[in-house]
Amino acid sequence: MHSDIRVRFAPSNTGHLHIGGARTALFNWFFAKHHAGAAILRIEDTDRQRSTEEYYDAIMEAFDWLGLEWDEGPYRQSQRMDIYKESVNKLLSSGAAYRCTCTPDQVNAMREKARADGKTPKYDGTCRGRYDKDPNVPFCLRLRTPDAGETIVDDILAGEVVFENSQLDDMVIVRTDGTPTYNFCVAIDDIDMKITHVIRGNDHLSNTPKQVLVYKALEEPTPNFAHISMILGPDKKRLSKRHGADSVLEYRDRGFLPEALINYLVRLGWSHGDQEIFTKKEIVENFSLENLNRSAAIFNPEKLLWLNQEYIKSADGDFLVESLDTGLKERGLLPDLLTHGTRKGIVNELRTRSRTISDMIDGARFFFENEIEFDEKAASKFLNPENSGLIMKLRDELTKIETFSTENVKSVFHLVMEEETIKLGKLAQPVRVAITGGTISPGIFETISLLGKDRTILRLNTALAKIDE
RNA sequence: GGCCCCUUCGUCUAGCGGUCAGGACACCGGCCUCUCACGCCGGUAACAGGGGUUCGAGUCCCCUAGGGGUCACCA
Repeated sequence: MHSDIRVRFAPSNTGHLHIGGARTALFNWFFAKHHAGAAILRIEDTDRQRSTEEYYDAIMEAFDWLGLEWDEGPYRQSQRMDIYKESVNKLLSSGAAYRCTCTPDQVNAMREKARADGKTPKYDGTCRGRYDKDPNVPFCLRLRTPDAGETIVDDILAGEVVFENSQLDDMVIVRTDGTPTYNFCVAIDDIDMKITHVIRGNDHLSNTPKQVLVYKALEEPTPNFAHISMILGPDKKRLSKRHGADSVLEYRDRGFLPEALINYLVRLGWSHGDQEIFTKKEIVENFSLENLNRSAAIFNPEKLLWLNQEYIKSADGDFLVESLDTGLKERGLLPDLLTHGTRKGIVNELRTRSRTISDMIDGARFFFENEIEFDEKAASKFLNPENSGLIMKLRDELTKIETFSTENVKSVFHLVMEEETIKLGKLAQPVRVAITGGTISPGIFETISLLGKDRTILRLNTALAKIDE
């Protein structure tokens, strides 16, 4: 099973892989996998000022975490200069490209004048017909754009999008410093890599006719285009650092599971009936560009949180224990204070109470702290002389238990409740505060049996002492 | 501003000429209950507006409005 379909995801390493880029990468990846084609990663690092190795590494780390493996690449544009040069020579000899000695200032002046005259601001083609160029004057290379006619982009999602050539500029394909520009490299790379489907953000649609012109000038067939909708922030503005264009790695650090992020991101714009939760396999099986929504989607953190919890609820226990362990260590706590089995019990209690892994670790802290911190409000409400008799009685009864199981702990509670003729709530809350420091925790029997006999007794005594203060 | 794209509950979406316009998140009730959750049951809530086409329009066409994108020797 293998097809000729080839797609690429082409981020620039001028920043982290943010969720918008990740979503585009995912659509490419799933499209390739669905068709048993090839998914290619290409780093667009021709911006020498802003591209960094740190970002390059961070992007690779993000894909590693997401579990996306690429069939080819990462290719680096910075290492492909020979390929661009070859195409430049072709265009130069065919006359499709020409030398331009106009300075940026001159070009800006042209644009401003055109704008003032109410026309499309563009380069006026001054250097198109000049062949008497002084080789000592610095120059850039421009691509000759037809003055009339139209360039049509046949988009899988948007249909045929028509651009008037008169709207298009003679774009620079090689800068004065000799480096090729983005819109040029993209086309050359996509040709060279035999890309069959260019799936990318809607923000590139307006750039596409420029690239199509490069294909035409080189007499190469154009690939299929699919310009997908973008993700907007809660204010309907383009996602930016201000509102949630966070890097993928930040979601990892905040305790999200990669499967949940992937599921959420893919469902933003793509759907399969009423289904909300998908395994990677299910997405691969069902993914198609036709089911992509054409309108922009607003990023909803609440739903991501819900999905994340769904994944935590059904996550493998050992995986959660592992996550717990690393989280505890990061916070300077020792997981080994409790056995692996006990920790597994803890995560099983916490999984229905945690929207993120970070929540889970916060909820587990008190099990591992030698001195718990008391929530003042809770302490003053429940740790008072009125309750000390109850706590003492419970402590004495717990001390008698040999097998500290949930069932046995429960029996002790019921014994005390009967003797004192009180409801469980009356007893559970003070005890909860005594052993956890607060009013929120898993069930009290489970919590106590998981905490263990010695530590429970110790904490009850500590609480008793606190009451006496 | 020119050009391009988009428009179903607050949000993500189903719908592909005839539906009581469905699901999910969030929200609001209720049940469960030792706290917090989970779970279960129920509820509020949408076809941007206006013209056509059609026996019939959320679905097709046009206009308006709104939102977004793009106009570099950045990517």
